[in-house]
Amino acid sequence: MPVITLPDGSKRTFDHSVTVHEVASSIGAGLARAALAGRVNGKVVDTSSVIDGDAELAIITDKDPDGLDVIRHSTAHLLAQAVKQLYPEAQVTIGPVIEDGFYYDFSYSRPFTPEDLAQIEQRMAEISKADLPVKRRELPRDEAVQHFLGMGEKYKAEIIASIPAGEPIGLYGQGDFEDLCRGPHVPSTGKLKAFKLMKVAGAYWRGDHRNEMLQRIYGTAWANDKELKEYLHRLEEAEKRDHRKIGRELDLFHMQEEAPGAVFWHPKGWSVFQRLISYMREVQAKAGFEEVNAPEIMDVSLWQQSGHLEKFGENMFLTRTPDERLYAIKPMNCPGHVQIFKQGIRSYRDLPLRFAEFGKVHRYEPSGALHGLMRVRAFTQDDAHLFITPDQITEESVKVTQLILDIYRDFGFDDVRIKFSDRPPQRVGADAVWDQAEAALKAAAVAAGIEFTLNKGEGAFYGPKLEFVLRDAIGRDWQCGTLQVDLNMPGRLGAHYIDEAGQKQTPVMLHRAIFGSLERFFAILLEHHAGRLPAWLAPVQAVVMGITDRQSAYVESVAEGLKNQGFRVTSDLRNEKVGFKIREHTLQRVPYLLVAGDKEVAANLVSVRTRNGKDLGTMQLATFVERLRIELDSRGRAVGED
RNA sequence: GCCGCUUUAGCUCAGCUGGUAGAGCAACCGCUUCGUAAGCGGUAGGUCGUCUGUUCGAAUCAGACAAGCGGCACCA
Repeated sequence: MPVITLPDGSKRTFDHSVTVHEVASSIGAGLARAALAGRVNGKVVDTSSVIDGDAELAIITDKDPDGLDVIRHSTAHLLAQAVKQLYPEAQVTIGPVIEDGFYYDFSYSRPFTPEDLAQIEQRMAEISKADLPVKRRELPRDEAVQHFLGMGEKYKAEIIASIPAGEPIGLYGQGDFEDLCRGPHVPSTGKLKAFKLMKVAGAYWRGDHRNEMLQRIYGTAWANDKELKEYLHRLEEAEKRDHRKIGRELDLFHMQEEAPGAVFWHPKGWSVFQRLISYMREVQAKAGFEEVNAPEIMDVSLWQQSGHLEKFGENMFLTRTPDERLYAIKPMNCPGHVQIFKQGIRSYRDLPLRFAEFGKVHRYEPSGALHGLMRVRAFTQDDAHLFITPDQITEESVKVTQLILDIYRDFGFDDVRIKFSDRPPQRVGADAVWDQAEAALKAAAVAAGIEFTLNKGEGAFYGPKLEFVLRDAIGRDWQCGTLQVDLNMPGRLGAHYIDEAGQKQTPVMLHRAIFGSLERFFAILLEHHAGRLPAWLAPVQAVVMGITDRQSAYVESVAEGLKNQGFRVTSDLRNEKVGFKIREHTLQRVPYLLVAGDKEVAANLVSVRTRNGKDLGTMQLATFVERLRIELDSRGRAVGED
């Protein structure tokens, strides 16, 4: 006699076991048709699933986020079915749901082509149209292994064989296709209507680069065509923000074949880059950091001692000089900072010592990893190392965390999360010190008062770490800052201080970076703002232009006046229509466009327009200056351009 | 590094099955003096990523290499 409680609290009593579908039908035919799955006592199940006791039940439709997952998962099966029909020798492996869609990995003698994809998609549409019922059955594990081996599906058999023996194996069938699956799935293929295959790619079997490479097909699937279209539109919008495109359009930087993974900064890009540095200099100096600078090329012996050569050697650039000495180009700044720490005898009274460096490092990243400014081989870190006593870990960690969050806010990133990684199985250092270090970082994360997640066992071998992830304007997450406790390197490189009792002690070292890589942070800023860098960072803050050349002298004097007050301003005296100039400088993302015609000249005014197309009207130059100054001083928080 | 794709003018791209290249925008030169996202006309610009091969002949076909793009792996 199951009593079914629905989400609105209402109860329905049945005198026999019922399926989710039957309950939905008893509520209404429309709901029964829309039902994709059910949530029984919090667990998502098929609509065919039988309920034989009292239960809470929600009918899942495509309005429900779980419903979308079911659709995506089922579309992955649809893809596999289409592929098996068109390419019977292809072997199926796995097909999980991912953000915005799904993928399915196949083992096949050749890669799929875009033409194949079109054909597969066509076949998927046909199978969907046929509205094949999706049916679940179970087999004992060993039988399931034999079943798939018999079909020649060795990957499936391998997956099933790795499932514990006692568990029954769920199989989902639709028409001529059957796949191992935990489920749940939509009741029939006709529910899958809005999908698109996106791309093909290689992927290693079980994610291990030593294994065979499979053919992965990515797809996206949505509740309806409208959502699918919106998604495709979002992708296009994201493409427009691509920092590589913006970098070229705004003449900020370029890269070329002879220097893979390294940046040629153009004047405008470098101006922004320098501004990031001077900003950071200012705020970190206030926070007690002292800037240092260490050599970029040092003898390999130092890197042997630090352990980098052994652990990181494959990623290091080496250089042999005519005198046959082998040097390494620094991939990290820490050993250099330890050398500075080691000069002279340090007292506990000197601590904490906070050394910061805008250190240019070189890392030989795998060729396939390079990506615009996001992943390069030569980049600048806003790196710092704090040499402290174990007692100071908590206080310093809290301070660094606050500093990081304050800085992100200045750049318009308010949505920040923290990832906390604690001790890995393989590590150095005594457990008592790990306890202390982990507690300190946790305290810092808690004090920050923002969401943090624990990555169990993901810490570095030398210490636990916090990683700061910021979310950009279109919802993408970027890991930038990091705060790591290092219980290894100071000792390894022979750093000491003398404690209150006159005893030699090894300091604890904190590594911290806020931008992380300036190149990467620059790219994130460009994408976050879609190229419209806040005025305090913009390479050009305003362009002054006339309508005809009668105003040229006035335009020049306005531009000069602004420049003399420290603003970054240019004038545009070209013989072009004002509409043309407006368009061009708007595309160049110049925050303010000042126009002067005969009327403005006569009244000693400027007409101000923003790059967002807003007309701020005509005003005295001093009024504009005041407004801009407030905007720059507040980094855009007190006054915005629109 | 692995799989696939791509590489033609500053940019975006066209160039069918081999007969030594074309457009739009940008640039340059004129004309136009015009009120808030493209005024008109003209000129110039490329050893088709590099190397090797096939061929009477290669941007086009083949191979190697390089870089880039999308994934995978990597990100100490």
